[in-house]
Amino acid sequence: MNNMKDRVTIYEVAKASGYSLATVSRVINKQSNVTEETRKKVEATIARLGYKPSALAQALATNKTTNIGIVIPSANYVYIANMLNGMTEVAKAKGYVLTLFVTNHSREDALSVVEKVITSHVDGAVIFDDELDVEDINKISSYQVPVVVVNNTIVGDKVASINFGYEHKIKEIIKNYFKSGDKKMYFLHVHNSGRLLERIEKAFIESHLEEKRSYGILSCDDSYRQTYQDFISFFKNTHQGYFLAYRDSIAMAVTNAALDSGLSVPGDVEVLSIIGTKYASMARPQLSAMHIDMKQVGMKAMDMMTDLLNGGLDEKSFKFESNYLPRVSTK
Amino acid sequence: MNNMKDRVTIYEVAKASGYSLATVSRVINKQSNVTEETRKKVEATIARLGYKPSALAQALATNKTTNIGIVIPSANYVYIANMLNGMTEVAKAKGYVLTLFVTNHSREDALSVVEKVITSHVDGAVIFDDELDVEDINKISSYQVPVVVVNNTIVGDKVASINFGYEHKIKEIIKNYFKSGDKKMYFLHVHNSGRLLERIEKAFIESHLEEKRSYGILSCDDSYRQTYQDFISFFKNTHQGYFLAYRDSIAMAVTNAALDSGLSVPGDVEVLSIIGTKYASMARPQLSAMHIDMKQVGMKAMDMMTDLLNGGLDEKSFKFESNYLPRVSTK
DNA sequence: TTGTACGCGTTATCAC
DNA sequence: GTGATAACGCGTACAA
Repeated sequence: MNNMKDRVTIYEVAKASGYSLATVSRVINKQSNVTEETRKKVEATIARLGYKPSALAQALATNKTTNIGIVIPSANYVYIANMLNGMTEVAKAKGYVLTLFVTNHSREDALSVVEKVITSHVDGAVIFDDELDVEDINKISSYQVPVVVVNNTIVGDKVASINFGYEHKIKEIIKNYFKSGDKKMYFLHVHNSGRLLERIEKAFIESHLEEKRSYGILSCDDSYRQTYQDFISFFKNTHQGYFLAYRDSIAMAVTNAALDSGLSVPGDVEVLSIIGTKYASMARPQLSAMHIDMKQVGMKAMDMMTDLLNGGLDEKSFKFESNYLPRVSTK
Repeated sequence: MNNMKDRVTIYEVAKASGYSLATVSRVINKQSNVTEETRKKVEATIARLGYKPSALAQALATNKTTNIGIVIPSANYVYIANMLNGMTEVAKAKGYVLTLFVTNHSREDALSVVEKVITSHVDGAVIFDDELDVEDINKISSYQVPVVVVNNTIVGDKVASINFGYEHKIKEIIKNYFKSGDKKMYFLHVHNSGRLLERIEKAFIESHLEEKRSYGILSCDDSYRQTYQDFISFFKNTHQGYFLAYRDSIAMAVTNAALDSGLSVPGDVEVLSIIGTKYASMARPQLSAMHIDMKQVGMKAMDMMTDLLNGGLDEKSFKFESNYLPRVSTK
């Protein structure tokens, strides 16, 4: 393989093989109207010159990048990594490549991400980021970019959505707890962690209001370490409670802080992880959790995306119901 | 925002504003040689028409996509997600976007990934995937794509590398353990999990050979659940040992299996996680672990990448030394 | 300061 | 079956 020479173009292949651009292009795209002999020859010079087509030029000519944009707040959460995993799997199977756009929970970045998604000319965009609102989605969509939105219910001509069934299930869990449970329930409110958590918090509050029970809302940080420290302090004065935590790591911060404060789980302190991952069952004590298989979500999202691109998506809305997996951290 | 109309091009902006392509192009690229007045006018019609430049056409014209390819075996590991997080952060700051190429530990996929990285015309590629060997890297590099390789030592004109210092440290840990430790050491061998683990395994073996100690190599699966089951069986016959595990989840499989088998940690069973993440300190008992901050690695990799792109990378090789963080799972 | 014309690497529509 | 040639949307010398 020769170093330090410019990339060879289709034009050079044409000249070197003695055929025209058109013919070379035909063999590249495996079209039929070309003699077996010329095909062989052209392929030979392609190999000899080490020619690789430019996806850029192809995309410009065909108006198709085989590229799908993924909008997420961060790649750093386990459940998002799981989803990413599912998406890359079916994307690869269907010949697409994924481009990452991360907003980092910032509205400012979200704005620039919207711009970039449009300018980058991706064939479609999968959005799992509450920082983008309906208007942002519509804006992207208005630029002929098909969209699949995760954790949202908006649909349209070229926009489909996947949403999560949490509220109903969580109300069920809470009201069931009222029957035999003896502890006050606390909801761990994490600032700016999205509409899903907001909806769940609302369901939490409603459940208590409906049964005229008192409850607590605890503001906490989105990091394990800080939340752990906060609960070490918290447990100095309060010695029991049932805590609903957003993610496994937040839930583990509570159980660990409880244990390290000499409290028992689930005797004194009960904890439920709302977005459970495999770590919920790996933690000790094992975390009771709600669960949606995010890899499946990612796969479904990409399936919907490719269907959208092929013009054949009938069900533009799909719902994943959460499971309740009672384990050790609750009674 | 109008729906269902074709994307407006620079040509239409030119016509609508009464200026030429060139002028419009200049205001888009914020060049100086344009009157404030015409700038205003052009920007007005750009806004009015909702024009967005095509990154594709720009890339074709300038020979610069602002796009960096990331090659990884999977997005599903925590330490890779951490690295991704670091990379997206500096990429965004420097105006780049990341596109993902995943090999899924398959040589076949690795081959097609090499092709795709080349054809996709990314400005550069960061590779953290042992499925790609030196020849693959050289091939990519020969197509004028600057490369930063993580977990490798190869360097070249346009290829830099980041490598990890594990072997020395692990030998130190092992030999130190020989002084007071009383258990036989086992290395958990995971099939096809890369050269880093292979090197560490080699260091493990060498340490024992040098001191004429016996050791064990245990083949295990790369999943928590399977490894947990395997160790439940294992601990029926064997009741103690010092286990070196690749990742936190594998290490947790061992500690959990030990505990659930009635063994004590670290009394009967000691465990060291080689690639520790934050989960090592969240697990109970807390895992002793080796640690490299993968977010920092990702940031450094992107820094090196952008330096490479700007032609000014002096240090083409960088080494991250691992830390040893003794916690509860070892004495 | 502004406009003209060409190039970037392909695909696709024609002819032949 | 094969070959000119015009798009695709933009950047940029060069000229005006």
